Amino acid sequence: MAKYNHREIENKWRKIWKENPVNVDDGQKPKYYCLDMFPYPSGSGLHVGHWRGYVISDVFSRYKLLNGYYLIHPMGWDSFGLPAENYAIKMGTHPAKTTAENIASIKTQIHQINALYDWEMEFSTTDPDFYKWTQWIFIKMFKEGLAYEKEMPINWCPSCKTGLANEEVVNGACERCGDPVTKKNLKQWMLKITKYADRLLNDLDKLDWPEKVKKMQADWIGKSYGAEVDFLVCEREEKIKVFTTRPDTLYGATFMVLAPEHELAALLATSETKEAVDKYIYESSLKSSVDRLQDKEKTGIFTGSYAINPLSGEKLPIWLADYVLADYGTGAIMCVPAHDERDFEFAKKFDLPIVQVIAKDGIETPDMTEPYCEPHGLVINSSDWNGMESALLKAEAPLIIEKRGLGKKTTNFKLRDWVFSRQRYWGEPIPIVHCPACGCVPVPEEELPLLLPNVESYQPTGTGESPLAAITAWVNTVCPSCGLEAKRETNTMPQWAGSSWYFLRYIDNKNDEALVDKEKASKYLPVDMYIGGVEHAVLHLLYSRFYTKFLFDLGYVDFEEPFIRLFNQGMITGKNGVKMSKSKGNTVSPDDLVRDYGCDSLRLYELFVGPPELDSEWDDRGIEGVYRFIAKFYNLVMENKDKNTKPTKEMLRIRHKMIYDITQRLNNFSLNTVVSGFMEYNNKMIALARDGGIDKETLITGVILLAPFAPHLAEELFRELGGKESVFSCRWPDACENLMADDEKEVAIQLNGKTKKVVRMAADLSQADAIKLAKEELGERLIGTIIKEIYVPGRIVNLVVRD
RNA sequence: GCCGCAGUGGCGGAAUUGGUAGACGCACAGGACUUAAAAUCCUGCGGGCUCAACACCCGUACCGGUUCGAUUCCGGUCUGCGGCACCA
Repeated sequence: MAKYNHREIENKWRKIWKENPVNVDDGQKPKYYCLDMFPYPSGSGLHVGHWRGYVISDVFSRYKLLNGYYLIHPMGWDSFGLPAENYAIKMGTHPAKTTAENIASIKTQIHQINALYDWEMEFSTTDPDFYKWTQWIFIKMFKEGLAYEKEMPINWCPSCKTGLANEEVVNGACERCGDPVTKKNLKQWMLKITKYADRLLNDLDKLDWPEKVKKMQADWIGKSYGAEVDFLVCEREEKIKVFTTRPDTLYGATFMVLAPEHELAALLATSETKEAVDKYIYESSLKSSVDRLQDKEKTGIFTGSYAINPLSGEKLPIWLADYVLADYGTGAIMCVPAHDERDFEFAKKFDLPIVQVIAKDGIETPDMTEPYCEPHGLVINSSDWNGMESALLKAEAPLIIEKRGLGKKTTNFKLRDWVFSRQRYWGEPIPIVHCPACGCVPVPEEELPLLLPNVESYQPTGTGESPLAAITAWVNTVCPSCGLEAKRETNTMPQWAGSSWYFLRYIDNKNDEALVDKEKASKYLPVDMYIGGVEHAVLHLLYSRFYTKFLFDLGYVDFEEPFIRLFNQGMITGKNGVKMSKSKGNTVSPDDLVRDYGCDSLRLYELFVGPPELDSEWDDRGIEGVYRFIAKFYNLVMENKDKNTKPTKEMLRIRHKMIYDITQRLNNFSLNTVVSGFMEYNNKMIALARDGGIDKETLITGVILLAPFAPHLAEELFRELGGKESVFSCRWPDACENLMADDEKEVAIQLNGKTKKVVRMAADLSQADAIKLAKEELGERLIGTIIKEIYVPGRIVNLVVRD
């Protein structure tokens, strides 16, 4: 009999499927759009970690196919980005060339997985046909006032020599290279993502996403409720607005602090303090955000001016301190040292008064040695507010303040507008012309795409100008509006620009007239299942949601959320949980494993290593186990396919239980236990075959269930079992609960909750009979008086005994 | 500091709503087949006690609680990982 030969079987079906695709749109079937986060075509190729996500999505896709769906399962390339550009700087090779080569080699590797990708849908974000529409969206945003230019201090990565979005700064360092981020004053294109803050927050409820990711986005958006309160400056015209989430503590405000960048900061200095104040403002302007974060000790300086507490009328000294952030709230705060940790620390250091206004458990603390920050307790020292509950007052105070004309009820977000320009070469040119007469004028839509020109030097200038600025022939143009001489914008878009909407394009990737045909969009979109790593929780996934909402508002798509369901696969790591990377030399290439064990074995093993949502350490040795399973199953089918064994009750039971277990585990995304389940049922079937044979229908069922996981093997065996068409034209089998049920069950007999014996008994045995049986089984071991008898049919009998 | 997740054999990991802890696999050990090896098949495999078996005892990070019964629920502690980090 033929031995399992993975190479022969896999090559055979690879070829046949290519000629006879198994996933076709007949116009009748419902669609299912299952998408992988598209890869950046890096030069180091794929390792076994990359396989995991692709295998998970393909398994799920093929499962949907067997459930009667037409699958949309595309693949493309996120190919703008720094590595290709840095390589160009070093070697002088054009990034387009490097990118094309990398795509070709990664594609070869991806083909090894033999996932159901529809390569007709493929594109790269660097294709002019594609980035035409990336630019087009930018122009739409510009026209809607959502893209605007602003000069401000932005995050600057000195190593990448470009500005960064807030989302790209991780613990004060560049998300990409890890170098500390500094501030730089630059004129930048910004996207007004903050306009969508509320919707981005509220619509999280609609999504079938991991709670963790939703929470990360909610925290990033960071909505807080409170009041904006006006404080008048003594003997001057100015008002200082502050935002507070604790207006209930307003009577406890004993001083104020402004960020050094606040517009009034320098003005509030008196002739005596001016010199010191200017010095402080200058010094803090030199500090990087990292320095500012790392300063343990708070610094600050008194301006010499005072403000009036609008409720108590007390005079409050106004200070400057860099622990107050210029770009959150109003850049100024009222300080309640008794009930805020930072204010407390500051007050202690500079010897400012501390007034308690909330008494924990209603008891006033004589000398506060630490602040009390919980909004629960009795309001004290607060005139007409005395005696109220803090939590209630916290909710009501904004309205009271608003009624008295001292401020207004308001909310605040941590989310900032998106810094959208990059001072680098390898990105989409921002399609704007700067005209001395008309200002910023968008490139006319019919002139798109605005092609990225070739440059001589890819080297970023580091001065805040893009390498494009050096190409005068490209930069110098005429204003599309008035025809006067004008200059092109030379910054490019960030890498996130293309990935923020690419999922819309797959289904209509050759459309020249529109970003996506409206009819097709409403038929095939949005994405039903999105699979990728958790590292994009706030970057790509937040940007994509923003873009989709924007396109919805303009009527180009009819849904507001791009990804209905999200699954984050865990990372595959090397030994001891170390991330796989070329530099650490711990990557494992799938190529050798495919050669030695086959694609099907590697697919199964990728799932078997551990729960798909958790990180797993890779250990090559384990693949032997799944290979053995495949070979054994192959032998089982080949030996029994022609025997015409009549199904027994036991065979039916195993068949239906197998359907039930595999389906349920698959639906729960418990893919590692699906594989162990196959092994278990395979062992059972082998035992059955030995004890008199196994029926063909049970074997066919096993083959269909295995098809999403080991498609080549399943197809081969399905044909061997007499299948005329592809196994993927079958329907996923249904489990019949009646046939699954076992007449007899193994029941544990316990004495005081401890198992003493395991006995087979009828599943529907009555309580009285079960107890009687248990007593007989225990025999002499049963000493003392039975005070309680517990019987869970099919599971346990427990006799509780006391001496 | 705050929030979230996790901790089970030598290893990866299983255990519907609390109901036989350690499925499945790896590694290891013994055996069969073979001149031999590989492959394959069979057996064993948490710890203690025991020559051995039965029995018994301990055991899901640690301490305590609820329960007839806890890996699962509750309270506290420790450790590891992830997110946020002066957001007023």
